Amino acid sequence: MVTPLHVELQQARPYDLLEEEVHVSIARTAAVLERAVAQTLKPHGLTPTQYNVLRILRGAGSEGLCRNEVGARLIAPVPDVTRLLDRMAELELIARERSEEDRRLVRTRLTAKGLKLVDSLDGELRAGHRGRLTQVDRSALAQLVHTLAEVRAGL
Amino acid sequence: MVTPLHVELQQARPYDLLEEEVHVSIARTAAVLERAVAQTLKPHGLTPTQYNVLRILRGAGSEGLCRNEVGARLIAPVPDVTRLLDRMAELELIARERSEEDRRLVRTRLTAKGLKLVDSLDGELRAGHRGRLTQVDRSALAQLVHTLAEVRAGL
DNA sequence: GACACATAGATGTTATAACATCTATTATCG
DNA sequence: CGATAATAGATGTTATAACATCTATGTGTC
Repeated sequence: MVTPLHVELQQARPYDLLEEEVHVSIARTAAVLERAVAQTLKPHGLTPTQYNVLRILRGAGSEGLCRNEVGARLIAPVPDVTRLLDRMAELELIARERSEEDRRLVRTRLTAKGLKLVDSLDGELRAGHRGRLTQVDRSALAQLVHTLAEVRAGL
Repeated sequence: MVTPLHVELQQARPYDLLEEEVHVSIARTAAVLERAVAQTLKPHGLTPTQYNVLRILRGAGSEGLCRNEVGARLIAPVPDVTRLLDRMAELELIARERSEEDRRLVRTRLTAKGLKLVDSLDGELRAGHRGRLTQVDRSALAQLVHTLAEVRAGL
C-alpha cells in the first residue's frame, strides 16, 4: 500500500542497487519532513536550523555553550556558525559574551525571549510529528531508529 | 554496539518522544550521507543537486524534460530550478530549447559532455554507497526502505 | 621566556537559495 | 470569439551558505 520510491520520483525504472535506494529514501524522507517542519516554523520567523540552535541552547541551560559546541551539536552541520548566531543575536533570541577564563571562547546562551519562543513551539511541533507518523507501526519506527544509527556508525 | 542519537549529538538526555527521535534520526543520517556524497562529487565540480539533475536527465533519454518535470523529480525540491539549470547550461552539461508545440515549455536534455560526466561518476558513487552500508544487514536495509516509504505516505 | 603550533572565532568574497513578482503562452468558458 | 484564468518559466532582490583566509588567544617545548 506504499508507493515505490522510483514511482514517487517518476523515475523510469526501480533502483538496481539496494544501497543506492537506501540513500535516496533517506534523503527524500528527510527533505519532505524538513519542509513540513519549516512550514510550521515559518509563521514564527524561524528556520529549522535556527530552531535547532534554540533547542541546543535550551538543553545547555543557563551556562550556555561556546560557538564550536553549538556547531558540533547541530543535526546538519553548517559552516559559519558565527554568522548564524549573529543573526539570532540580532533577533534578540540569544546573547553572547567573551569568556573571562579563556578569551578565545564566546559563551552563547538563550535570552528570555529565545527561551519563551522555543518553549511556545514545543506543543505545535510535537503535534506535527505525532500526526505525521501515526499510520506507521511503532515497533517499525523503533527499528528504523536503530537501523539508521547503524548506518551512521559506518561512517 | 550503536551510539544512541542523543549521545552522538551530545544532548543531555534521550528523546522523550519516539516520533521526534525518528525525525531527528532521519535528518541526521541524511546530512551525514549527503556530506559524504558531496565530498565525492566535489573534485568533479558538482553539487549533489546538480548530480541529481544529471541523473534525472539521463533517465529521461534524448527527448529530455521540461523545467517543471525536472523540478518534480528532484530528491530535495528547490525553488528556482531555472537558475539551477542556467548554471548547468553555463557548464555545458545540459542544453535547452523552446518547445515548438507549446512555446511555454523549455525542453532540457543532457549534452554529450553531461552524459559522459554522469556516466563516469556511477562507479565511484556506487562504490561509496556500498562501502558505507556494508556493516548493516541487508534485510534491515530493505525494511528501512519500506518503513521510510510508509513515513512519506503519511504526508 | 621565545618560538612554533593549535584552537576559537571573525571576516571578506562569491555563489546559491529563498521569496516575491512578472511576462509569455495556452486552456477554459460564457 | 473574447475575457479570464491557469500554466511555464524568467527575473529582481535579499538573505544565507560555502569557501578561504585572517586575527587573537592559549599550549607546549626547548
